[in-house]
Amino acid sequence: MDAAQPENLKNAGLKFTLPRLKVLELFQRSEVRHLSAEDVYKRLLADGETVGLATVYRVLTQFAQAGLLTRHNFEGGKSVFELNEGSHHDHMVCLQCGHVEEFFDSAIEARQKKIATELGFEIHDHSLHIYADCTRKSCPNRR
Amino acid sequence: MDAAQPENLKNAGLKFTLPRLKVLELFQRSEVRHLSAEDVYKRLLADGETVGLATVYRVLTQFAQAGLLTRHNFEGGKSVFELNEGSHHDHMVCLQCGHVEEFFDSAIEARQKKIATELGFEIHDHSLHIYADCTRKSCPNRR
DNA sequence: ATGCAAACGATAATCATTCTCATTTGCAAT
DNA sequence: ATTGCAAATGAGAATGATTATCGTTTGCAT
Ligand SMILES: [Zn+2]
Ligand SMILES: [Zn+2]
Ligand SMILES: [Zn+2]
Ligand SMILES: [Zn+2]
Repeated sequence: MDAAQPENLKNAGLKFTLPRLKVLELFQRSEVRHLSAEDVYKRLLADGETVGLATVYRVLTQFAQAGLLTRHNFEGGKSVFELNEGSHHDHMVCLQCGHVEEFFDSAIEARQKKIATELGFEIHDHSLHIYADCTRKSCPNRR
Repeated sequence: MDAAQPENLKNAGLKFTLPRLKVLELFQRSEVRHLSAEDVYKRLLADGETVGLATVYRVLTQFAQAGLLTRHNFEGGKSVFELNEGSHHDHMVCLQCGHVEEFFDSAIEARQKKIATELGFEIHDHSLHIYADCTRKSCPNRR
């Protein structure tokens, strides 16, 4: 069943439009989970779609607010987005090739809650990014 | 003993210049640990110093590379810097007032190393930012 | 005191992102 | 199917942070 139906958008409180559909479809079929606005824009153009860059930025922001996507700010100054499939995870990013590995550790999550409570904070959100060198064959990891 | 001496810069492999001295001094006497380039620039101007904004950016980047400062990228799109006093810590940032609380948790640090090893990565660096609401009297925390 | 590479300051340029506004479109009521 | 209108779009201008350029100044070794 193709998930990029008008219902997805309606359920998120957004009305159906072509640009929104195209962006959602792109994330659903992309092999690379984490895409920047520029990535999305270029891929849509490459697919022969005609969207404006401003629209891509708008749609990504709306999707993130609606909970369809999650926004991340890795090092490098640009935001990346990924499909929100309900389960929180953190990220390990290869500094050599940009490869992103996702992980979840309940011990870390629990410690964060405990620390926030002790300091008198109420957690809204957190980001844990580990920057490292990966060992994939395709990685230009010279060392 | 005043730490902002030529030795500090020389030891870091940087030669002594007035702008560098002024920036280093500023961090050493600032009550607020985390400052952006704009913060530093404005404070120096307010002190009657004449530095260029470009120089502030250059010096901050050099200091971070030399290990005198640490750079952080909190949400909000601008980098902040703090004196590197040798001990790593992570940050909890209040979304209401911007107050930053520092913390260190060896359990979290240990889990990160373990996870990286399991995934075949070699950690260079990491950032853990917890975004929350604080409970300080001075915080405009309406809820 | 001299010489020169390094650093500086002013400003232009760049990059990601947001804003503006005239035009188009989804969609609900005819 | 037609109409009406608010919402959405696209092209391009504007913004904000950061970096690059370049002529001038300066730290520092000779
Ligand atoms: Zn890699
Ligand atoms: Zn992810
Ligand atoms: Zn606060
Ligand atoms: Zn800190």
